[in-house]
Amino acid sequence: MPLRLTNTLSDRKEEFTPLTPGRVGVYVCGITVYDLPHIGHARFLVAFDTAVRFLRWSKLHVTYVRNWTDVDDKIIKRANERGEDPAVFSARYIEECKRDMAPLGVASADIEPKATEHVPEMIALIEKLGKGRPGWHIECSAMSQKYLGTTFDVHGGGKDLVFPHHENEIAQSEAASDQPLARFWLHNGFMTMDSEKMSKSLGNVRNIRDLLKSWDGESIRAFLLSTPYRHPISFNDMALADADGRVEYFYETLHKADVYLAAKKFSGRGAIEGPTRDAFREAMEDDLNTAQALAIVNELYKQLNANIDGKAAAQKVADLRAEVIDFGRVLGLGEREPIEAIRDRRSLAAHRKGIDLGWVEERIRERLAARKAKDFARADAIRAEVSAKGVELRDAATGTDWRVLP
RNA sequence: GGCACCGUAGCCAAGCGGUAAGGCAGGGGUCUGCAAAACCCCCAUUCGGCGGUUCGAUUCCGCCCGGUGCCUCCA
Repeated sequence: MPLRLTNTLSDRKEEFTPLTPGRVGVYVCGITVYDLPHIGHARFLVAFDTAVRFLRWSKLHVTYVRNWTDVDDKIIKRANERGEDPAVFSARYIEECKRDMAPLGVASADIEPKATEHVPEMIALIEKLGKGRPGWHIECSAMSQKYLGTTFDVHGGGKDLVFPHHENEIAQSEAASDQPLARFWLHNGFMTMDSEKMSKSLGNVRNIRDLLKSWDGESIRAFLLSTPYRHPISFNDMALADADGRVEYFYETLHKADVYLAAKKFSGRGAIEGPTRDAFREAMEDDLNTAQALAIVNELYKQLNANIDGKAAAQKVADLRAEVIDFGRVLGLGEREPIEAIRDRRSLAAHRKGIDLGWVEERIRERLAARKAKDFARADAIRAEVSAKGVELRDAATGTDWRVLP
C-alpha cells in the first residue's frame, strides 16, 4: 500500500508520491522564539520529526527544513522589556528550545534557517511582487524557496497556521513564482489542557522544561504519539502517566531480552522481516497513524516477553528484539541503552517523589541479610517500610531490584 | 454571526461502508517465602439521540443534543 497523507488543500487523504522519485523536500514552520517552548510546540515537533523518520525508514532521501523565526514584533517587544538586544535574545531562546527538544528525541532538521539571515531574500521576493510588506509570513516564502525550490513536496505546521500564515505564504510565493508552492500541506491538531484551550490568559500553558523536571522526555513523546497527529489531543497527567508506563514496559522488556541473550551467550543478529513489519508499515502509511503503530509495537513487545518467559530459542528472541528496535527508531521510542534508560528514569521518578537512592540501597542490603537468615518477618517489614515511601522491591534470582511506584 | 472539528467500554484512545485495535483500571489463572514484574483468559450484540441512503452504517446524508477550536501573524 502506498503512503497516504491528508492534504489540507483537498481535505482528504491522497496518495503521496515525491516530485523527484526517491527524494522528498519537507518544510515545516518552526518556532517563533520569544519564550521557552511549551507542550503544544512539542506536539508539532514530534509529529513532523516522526513523519521524517518514517519517510527515511521507507528509504526516501529527505531534506528536512525547519525554520526559526527569530525576528518579529513579539520578540522585539520582549527583548526591549528586558533591555536586551533582540538578536541576542532570540539567539539565546533558540538554544533553549534545542535543549528542551533533545530529550523528546526531536532531532535537528537538515537545514534550520533563521529569518534574520534571509532578509535580502525576503526583500527580493517583495520586489518581485511589486507592493509588498515585510511580515505577512514572507520569511517562510523566502526560506522555503531558497532551500527547496519554488515547488516542493510537503509543507507542515500547526493547524492554527492554515489561516492566515499559510494562506499568505501561498499567495505571495505563487504570485512570485507562478508555480504551486507545496504539493502536500500537513497540519497537526491542537493540544488542549484537560480539553480546554491552552492560553496564557487561562494560565494553563505548560512548558517542556517544567514537564521534564517530573517526566522522562521519552514518556512525553509516547504520550504525543498515542493520538494521530491531526487529532486534537488533551493533555492531562493521567494520560502522561499511562505513556510513562508504556515506556517503562518497553525498556524493562528490552533489558530482560538482553539478559536472556547474554545468558544464552548469543552474539548473532536478529532478522527484522516478520509479517508484523507489514502491519506496522501499513499503519504508518495510513496518514502516519502512530496510535495504530504503537498498538502493533505493543503487541510485539508482548510477544517478546512471552518468548523469553517461554524460554524460546535465542534467535527468535533476537529477531523480535531487532524488530521492536527497528520500529522504535521510526517512533523515536526505545532507542536508548535499556539499562541506562531504566536507571535514568528511576532517578527521575525517585527525585519526583523525594526518595533517597542511598536509603533504598541500604534497606535492600538489610533485607537481603534478613532473608538469608530466613527472618521473613523482618524482610516483609522492610518491604512495607519502603513501600510506604512509594518504592517497590523486586526480587529476582540475580538479586533485589527496585522501582518507584507510579 | 461565519467556518471547522469532536462525541466509541469505568478512564485514555484507534477504526470511518462488511459486522468493534491497543493501553489503563477491574476479575480469574500461571509463577512467587512474601510481593512485584511478565505471560494466558475474561471484560462494548455495540459506537451521543432520532430519521434517511444501502443487501449491509460506528463508518455516508439530514436534523437534534452535548463538547471544543478558528475567524486577532498562538504549533
